[in-house]
Amino acid sequence: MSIRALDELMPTVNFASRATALPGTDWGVRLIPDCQLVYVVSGHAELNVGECFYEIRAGECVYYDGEIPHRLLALGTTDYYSIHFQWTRHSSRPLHPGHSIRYMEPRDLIGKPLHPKVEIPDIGEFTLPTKWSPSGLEPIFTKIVKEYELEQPGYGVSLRALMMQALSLIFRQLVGQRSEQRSRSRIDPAIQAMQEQPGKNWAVSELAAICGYHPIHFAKLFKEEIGLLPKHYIIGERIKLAKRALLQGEKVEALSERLGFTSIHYFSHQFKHLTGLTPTEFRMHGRPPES
DNA sequence: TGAGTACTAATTCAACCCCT
DNA sequence: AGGGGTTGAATTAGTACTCA
Repeated sequence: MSIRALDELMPTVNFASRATALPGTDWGVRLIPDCQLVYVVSGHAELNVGECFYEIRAGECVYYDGEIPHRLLALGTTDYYSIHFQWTRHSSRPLHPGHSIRYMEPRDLIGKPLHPKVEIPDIGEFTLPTKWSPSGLEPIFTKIVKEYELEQPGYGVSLRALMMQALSLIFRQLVGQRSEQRSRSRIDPAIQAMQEQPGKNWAVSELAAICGYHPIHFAKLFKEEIGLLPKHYIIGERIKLAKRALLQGEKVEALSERLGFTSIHYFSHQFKHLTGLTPTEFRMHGRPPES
């Protein structure tokens, strides 16, 4: 599944509803032309995505797309939100998926769900699971449904903004979950040491020693848990501090020294590599307009 | 988890630019 | 001319990969 950058997404809502399904209501087996989020407010449903099976209870949300056939079945009276959307489409005008849905046979339920990957700036890569328990999503879905039904002027753009808000909330919660897991992880002592002394020019071997691992093994663990190489993480953290200090007017030379860069040349080099701007350019762009 | 090897990216250095 | 900052090339350290 392709990786999308969160800040480059242009989601389009194709359909949104809140409805109540009676026991036995069956959607499928089918292939949809876009992606779908189903959030169960109350009741009980089950979902097959290819060969995989999920039970969905109140407060749970599922995601699937048109890559793999699925089947959704309400087991009890089920109150739910359904949002059809596309991750990125130039036009924000909804394109009702109904006409392009392909119905299939139960024997076509093969394959496994493909999980979309989203790159969150400065944080890393995140995979959207098929099922999870979100919080705070319902009010946004309510607004999406209302906006979709009223079709007031500019509703496509409003839907896009609300969908972006929903996706940001979903990924923000995934980020939170990951940091909770990380706080109990095997590389936690190294992360803590770097946060305590961000200005220190940490060597990978030093960080590995803190955690009691061989440097190569440590680098591998680090990449698995954080999604970045230790060196990249260290530089990224120092550049974050540098941005703040530059906007406060600190001189580039003093800053590079304080943050443990071996030279102003290297600092400038790294800063431009990560931000696309030289430190001086960044300071100029970040400064509020003079009045 | 460690060692060896090939490759990549980080770091350094020197030359350069821009502004005062 | 000198200070502050940027850029490109060469050198060195770190990483990925594979195997034990």
